[in-house]
Amino acid sequence: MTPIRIAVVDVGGTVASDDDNKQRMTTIDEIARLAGVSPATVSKVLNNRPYVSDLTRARIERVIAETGFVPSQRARGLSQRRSYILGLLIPYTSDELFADPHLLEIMRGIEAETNCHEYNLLLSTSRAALDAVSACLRMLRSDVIDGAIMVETLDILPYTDALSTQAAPWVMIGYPRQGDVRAVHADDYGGALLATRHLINLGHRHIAVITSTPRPFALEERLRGVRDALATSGLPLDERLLLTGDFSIESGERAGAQLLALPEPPSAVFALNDRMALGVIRSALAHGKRVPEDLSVVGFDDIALASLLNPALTTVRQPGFAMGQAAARGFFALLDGQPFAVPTVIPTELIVRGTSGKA
Amino acid sequence: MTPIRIAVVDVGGTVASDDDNKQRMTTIDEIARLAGVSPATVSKVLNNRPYVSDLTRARIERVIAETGFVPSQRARGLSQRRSYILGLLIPYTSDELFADPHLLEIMRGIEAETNCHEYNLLLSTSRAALDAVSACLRMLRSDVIDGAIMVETLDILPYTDALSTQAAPWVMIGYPRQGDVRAVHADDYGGALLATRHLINLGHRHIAVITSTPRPFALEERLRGVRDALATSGLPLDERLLLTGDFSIESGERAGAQLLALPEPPSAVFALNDRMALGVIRSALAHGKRVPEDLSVVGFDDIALASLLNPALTTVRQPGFAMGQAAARGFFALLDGQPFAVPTVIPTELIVRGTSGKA
DNA sequence: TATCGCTCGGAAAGCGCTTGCTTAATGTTG
DNA sequence: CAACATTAAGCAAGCGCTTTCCGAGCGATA
Repeated sequence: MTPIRIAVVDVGGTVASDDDNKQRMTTIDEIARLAGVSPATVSKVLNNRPYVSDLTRARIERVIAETGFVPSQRARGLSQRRSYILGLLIPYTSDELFADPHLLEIMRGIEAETNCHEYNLLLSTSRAALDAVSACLRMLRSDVIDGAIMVETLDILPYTDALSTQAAPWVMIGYPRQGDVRAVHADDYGGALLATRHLINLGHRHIAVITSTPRPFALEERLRGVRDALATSGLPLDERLLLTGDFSIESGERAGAQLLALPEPPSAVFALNDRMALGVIRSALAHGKRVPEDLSVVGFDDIALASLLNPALTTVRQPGFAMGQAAARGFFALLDGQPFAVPTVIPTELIVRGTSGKA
Repeated sequence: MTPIRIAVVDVGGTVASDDDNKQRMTTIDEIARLAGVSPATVSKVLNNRPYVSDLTRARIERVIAETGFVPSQRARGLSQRRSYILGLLIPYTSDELFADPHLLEIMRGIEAETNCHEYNLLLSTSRAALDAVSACLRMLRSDVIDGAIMVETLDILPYTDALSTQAAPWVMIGYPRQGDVRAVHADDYGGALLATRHLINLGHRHIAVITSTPRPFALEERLRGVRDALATSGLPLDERLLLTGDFSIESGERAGAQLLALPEPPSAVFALNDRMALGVIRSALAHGKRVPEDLSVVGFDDIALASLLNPALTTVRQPGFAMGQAAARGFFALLDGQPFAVPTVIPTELIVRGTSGKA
């Protein structure tokens, strides 16, 4: 039964070879024919349903194995209303995503959990933040995915409503700023509290903070932690020592340079993410300052790089993997109609290394 | 026609609410009804086909906009035989993938290109390498994806045949060790040649090399480059200075320690990837050696971290982004029935920084 | 006026699976 | 032995789109 290759030459000049008719070689009907049963029975075998005799089942399974038949997910999805695909919505450009080790850790956690559930991960990034969310909405509506996990953005609020009207389950990684949104986030407040106290305990009184603008809610929480820790020690945050960056190393470098140029430079800097902390260290070194002797630096995230530097970075560990995993677990629970019973606040932890020292 | 919400309480105690019937709210038939036309006409509008009057088209478009209707990709895929999903097969565990900046760069390149083509990226990692490939085969057969890009592994050979029998296009990132496999890879040989010559020119005569085992073909090529460069200078590779790691920083550290314990330690080390090079540097520092004064170190890949260290790493830049992008471009060309006309060998480049110095 | 070529719109047959319902053949009970 | 339950298998109607084909309408051409 070797297929004969025929190249049909059209008058117009286009050539239609059998490359074009990408039809499935085997369908469930073909299997049914080969096994001498009806497609319905084959379907029962494929889905491990009862009411098929052992004999028939064995025969069908043999045919399936021999032909290497795999049922079409498209067709199956159409009648089962499931695609077995989980959408991962990252409302950043791919550049931003891949430059952010913390996001990648979250993604790793989700991917690991997805692997355990016979689900596939569809990655969706975007150019503009809003585009991504509406793209996700389109995906949900268009049945491409069975649900989504999305990373919180500043501009997500107008969309959470729309998302919530969808029947498909979805989970946010971030803060539930609204009603019944399922969300998982780190204990940003607690982490910042610990880090700030750490610096205070080391005798620092001039503590600079580098945040970002506009601030995602997580950074808002970290800043609140800083303020509370300082206030408890009677040290209000000096607003001149509150600078903003954009999460990148370069922005940390700029902020560092700015701080060192101050008439009364701080003795410690708490950068609200690790990459900016690295930038601060670079600028300090460039200005001939020693870390931590002349300047203590603390970061937030604990990216892999933090422990590789010399001296290694003191930072607040934010377990991205666990966050991603928890979000994915929650998602699958919702998908199975079960309650969203996962830890929604993931603890953070202060990791004291080499970049923080006595004032 | 408001649906009436009925909660049916089963004797068994389970509650079936209308949460369960996740049916689409809007279908093409609904739109057709609202616009007073047939579904066929709506389909023409959705697919931007001719033979619909401007008036009718406008009316249908208005209804679509008002209802926020998005056609079901499942159904569309079934009849169009397209899923608009590209499978990315990474035959590594997610741990390995996310620990490898070079792989992530490749992924970024693919993702960037995918975004330009209205395609979605389905990520597929695995536990065992072979599993991944057969999983990919299943995906192709099951119509989940329209084709795939996969990263070469050692064990891929037995599968390339199977993949090639599939009608769906696929592209490999790695070396085409066989017939008509479409592949994209870096100029590993040339890069290694340059790096080795660089060390020789600096006066090094005792050059150690850290490879991995088992060796992917790319590393085979790099090693060949090293051998040729050394041979040209009449310096055969001292096999005692050829160590193996597993790509990780830790393995580089172990290899470094081993080299430094040698009676005649090398004056330079060429690690065939950056992470192992970083490990060598760490172990050198731990042994009280200075880099590059006491030991020159050169890596391969040019991961982001390489330029951040102090001193920054001398390395061979392997443009992962460009490789991923080229592979994806080739893939889309094949998908459109066009020839695979992309550069298949991506040039590498020696980046001289601070970790290599005079012998 | 008869013929042609074109546009516009719809009927209906898929795409490849699942599933509710039906029927026939068993086994089980009083 | 009649009445019933249970198993085994199949028919056929979907799932929500696309697409081929067909016919109606209409102006242009002969």
